This record gives sequence, structure tokens and C-alpha cells, in this order.
Amino acid sequence: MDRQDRDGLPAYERIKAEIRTRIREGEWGPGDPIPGESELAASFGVSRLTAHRALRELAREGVIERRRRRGSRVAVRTGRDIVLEIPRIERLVAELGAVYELRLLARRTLVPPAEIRARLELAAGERALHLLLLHLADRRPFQLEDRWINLLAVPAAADADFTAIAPGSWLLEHVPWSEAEHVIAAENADPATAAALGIRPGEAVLVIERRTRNRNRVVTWARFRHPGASYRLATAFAPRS
Amino acid sequence: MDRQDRDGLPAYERIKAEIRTRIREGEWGPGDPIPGESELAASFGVSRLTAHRALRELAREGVIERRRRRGSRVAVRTGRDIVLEIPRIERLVAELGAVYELRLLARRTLVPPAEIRARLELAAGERALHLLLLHLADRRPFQLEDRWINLLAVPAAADADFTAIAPGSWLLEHVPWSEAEHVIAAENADPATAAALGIRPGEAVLVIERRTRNRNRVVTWARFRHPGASYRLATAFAPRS
DNA sequence: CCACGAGATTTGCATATACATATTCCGCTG
DNA sequence: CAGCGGAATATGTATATGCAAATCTCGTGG
Repeated sequence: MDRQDRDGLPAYERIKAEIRTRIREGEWGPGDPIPGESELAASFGVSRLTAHRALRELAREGVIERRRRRGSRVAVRTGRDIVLEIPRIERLVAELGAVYELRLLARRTLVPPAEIRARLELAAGERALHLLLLHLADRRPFQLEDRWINLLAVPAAADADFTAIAPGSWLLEHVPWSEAEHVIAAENADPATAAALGIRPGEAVLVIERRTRNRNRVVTWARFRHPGASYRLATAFAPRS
Repeated sequence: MDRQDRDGLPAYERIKAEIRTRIREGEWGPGDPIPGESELAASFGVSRLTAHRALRELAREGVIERRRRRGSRVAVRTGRDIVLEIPRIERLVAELGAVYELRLLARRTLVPPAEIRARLELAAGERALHLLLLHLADRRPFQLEDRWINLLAVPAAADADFTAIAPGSWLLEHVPWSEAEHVIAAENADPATAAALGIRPGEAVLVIERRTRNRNRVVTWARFRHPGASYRLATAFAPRS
């Protein structure tokens, strides 16, 4: 691009990498001040805007904190939350090296019971799509999915073929933007769940509930159950702001 | 700032908001092309660089996809993962409206058993700090924490007072940067765990394991156990790239 | 001695301009 | 008509410059 892109990296990326290295190596500890935009610009031989971009992006990534007049300093990460990524079910199974299968156990459009109606934030008497599915890994039960879909938010779901694609994947591809709330818990399998998952009643089951919103409407609510003994949800995270 | 910051927002933020709104309202669906930098610059009355910044940030946030010559389009979110935030234990308890307490059950520096040594990626014969803690919410057992800390990575941990601050929080404040892997599972409580958590043996327990790295070294490995019946880890997410 | 206001400093936003780079499109050639 | 090469186009990076906003410091007046 310009004089010195010896690493093939843009100048602002080289500055970011340099600062990150010094923080990682402990040269600059949490709370320590780091050079300002003008100083960095001079020492790297770039314009202030380029140094500004490097610092701005580091700030957005949560690596540093910036305030006018006060300058930039290494972020103190108190209160930082841990972030956990849950892959989609097909990928999860694929990463185990197992063959993924989907079985649609039930599909009905009906007026949901009061408890579900509240979770979907639906008007009284409004109908919703209810699905019961079993996800298999190498022909063994892997996840039992109990899902309700708000047809007012996603009318196209009424015509989707959920024997071919998991509702979670279908929704990800058809709903433009969303937020979700999660509940994670453990419970002892009741007889019905035990039968569906092929375990003994009372065995520990990992339960994940997810409610997804779009445009202030609840799109879907789902409860996933995994045999606790055989299943482990392993993920990686990077700390973020 | 300039001519028109009627919302108090910078120009690039107003452009981002406008684009996000059109996507959310469905005017532009997944995969649809959106106006280019020059076009946006003209229609908003800003320079191309300002429009560029708006689009660049939206791309980084995963809202749109950009390619040279091809232009920008609304992201198709297939393969997108779900992200889940786990708050720190103190905040988790505080959000339940309960009083948080910490009880240090055991603290020893010793050569870890082989299984733990492998998890910490420690050399043979190397010593590590082992902690056993009980976290209480309103005087009731909330979480049992079994933690090992690599003293080579965090020597200062040897002198920390873990009766006053939870190891997780202490580490967040003293280790400059880190990544982690998680395992989530459900299991039936063994007698020892049941006794510590005040539940009956066999009851479902939510298990979370976390291994944290820094500078390619394992900093700490911990296993958390929650009474499954009483505890629900509720979190929210926003989809990201 | 404290309060208040005037710099000084640092980050934040925006412009105009220039050139680099990736990729598509189109037309030329065989 | 297939394949190749160059033009066109949109994004990507960088410069120099100017002003805005936040906030710390210091000096002055009551």
C-alpha cells in the first residue's frame, strides 16, 4: 500500500499487533497508559488517522480503554463476561465425526397452552406451529427438540419441510435478524423424555431453552434435551466487551 | 460536528442505523445488494470515507457482506453460531436478588494427579494450586468450584486471598488476556457432590468445565457444579460473525 | 482557600484527495 | 464459441487538514 507493508499487513494492523503483543507479553499491564495517537503516528511513521484507527479498533475489541484528554490505557477487565459459542446442531454432530440424522416426531398447528402462549407473547386464541424432533448422531439419540414457532412472525414456516432441514437452521436462513435469551439447566429425565432419548428415567439430562426475537416479536421458543452422560457441549470463547 | 447531526449521533452512526432499520423492516432481505459507498455518500450528503466507515463497521458486525467490485449486500446468516454470555458468579447471584457468599473449603499446593496434569499441560512433578470453594446464594449452596491454577503462569495466585474474592474474578483482574474452552454437561450427583451441594445423591447437576489459556499456556482449569433443579443459567445473546 | 473560568491536551468526527487491489464484465482473438 | 486480457468498478488503505468535544490543569478573583 505504502512505504512499509513488509508483513503484507496494513499499517493500522501492524500497529494493533504491536500493541497487543506488548500487552500479552506483560510489558503494559492492565490500567497502564499506552502512547497516544500522535506519539504512535510519529513512532510508526504514519498519519494520526492511521494510528487513530488502530486504537479505535482495539478499544472496540475491548483491549484498551480510551477517554478524551485522559488518553488510552490497557483495559482492566473487571466485570468482563465470558462468551460461549454454541454451534448449530448439524455442525456439532459433524465435529464429533458422527453421522447426523433428523426425525420429525410430530407436527401440528394449534392454539398453544397458556404457558407456551406467554413465552411466545401471543394473543389469546392465536395458533402456533408445534414441532417435536429427534436429532441422531450415529443412529443414537443426541437431542430431543420441542419447538414452537410464531406463525405471525414467520408465516413461511407453515410450508417448510422440517424432515429435511432442522428448524433451527431453517430459521437462521429465513429470519433476517434476531436476538435470543437462553436458559441452561440440568434435570432428571421423566419417563417420556427417557423413552425418547433411550435412557433410564432419572438419568441426568442437559436442558437448553432458547427464545428468539425479531422486530420485538418472539419468533420461536424451543427446549432442547440432551442425554447428560453421553453428551458434552464443548466450545471456545474469546473475551469481549 | 458538521451540518446535520440532528440526532446527536455522528453521521456514520446515522447511516448504520438507517441501513439496519431497512434490513430489520425487511425492505432489504438476506443476500440483497445495498447501495455502494459513493451512492450512500451522495444520498446522505457525506464524504465517501464516512459512508465507508459505516459499511465497514456493519460488515465487521456481521450485518452485511462486502466484496470488491461486487459491492455490499445483506449478510446471509447461514452457519452463524449462537453466542451465549456467562456472567461472573457474583453478578449472577446478584441478578437473582440473592446475597452472595464465598466459602473456601480447601486450599493446597501439590503435584496434581495425572489427569489434571494433562489438562494443565504441566511438566511431570510440577506443582499447582488446588482450590475447593462453595458459592452461596442466600446461604444456600449455589455452585461448587473445583479449581486448579498453574502457578508458573500466575505466580501471584500463591499469595491471593481467595476467602475474599472468587478465583474467577481474581484471575480476570490479574491475567491480562485469555481464551478459554468450555464443556457443558449434566450428571447425576455422586454422594460427595450431593453432600456439598445439599441435595440428594442422583439428583441432576449442571456441570461446566472451563480451561483458560494465556500466551499458549494453560492458566487454570476449573469444574463448576450447580444443583440442576434450583439453578438456571439465563443469558442473552446477539448474533455475531 | 475555594470556586470558576481559560487554556491545553487528547480523542473523535469529517472532508478532500490519491492510489492500491480485487473482481467482474466485455470485447478481442484464435 | 472458448479463452484470455484489459477496462471498469467498488472496496481498502493512507495522507494532510480542520474543527468539535471532553476533561485535566492551572491561575485568578472573590
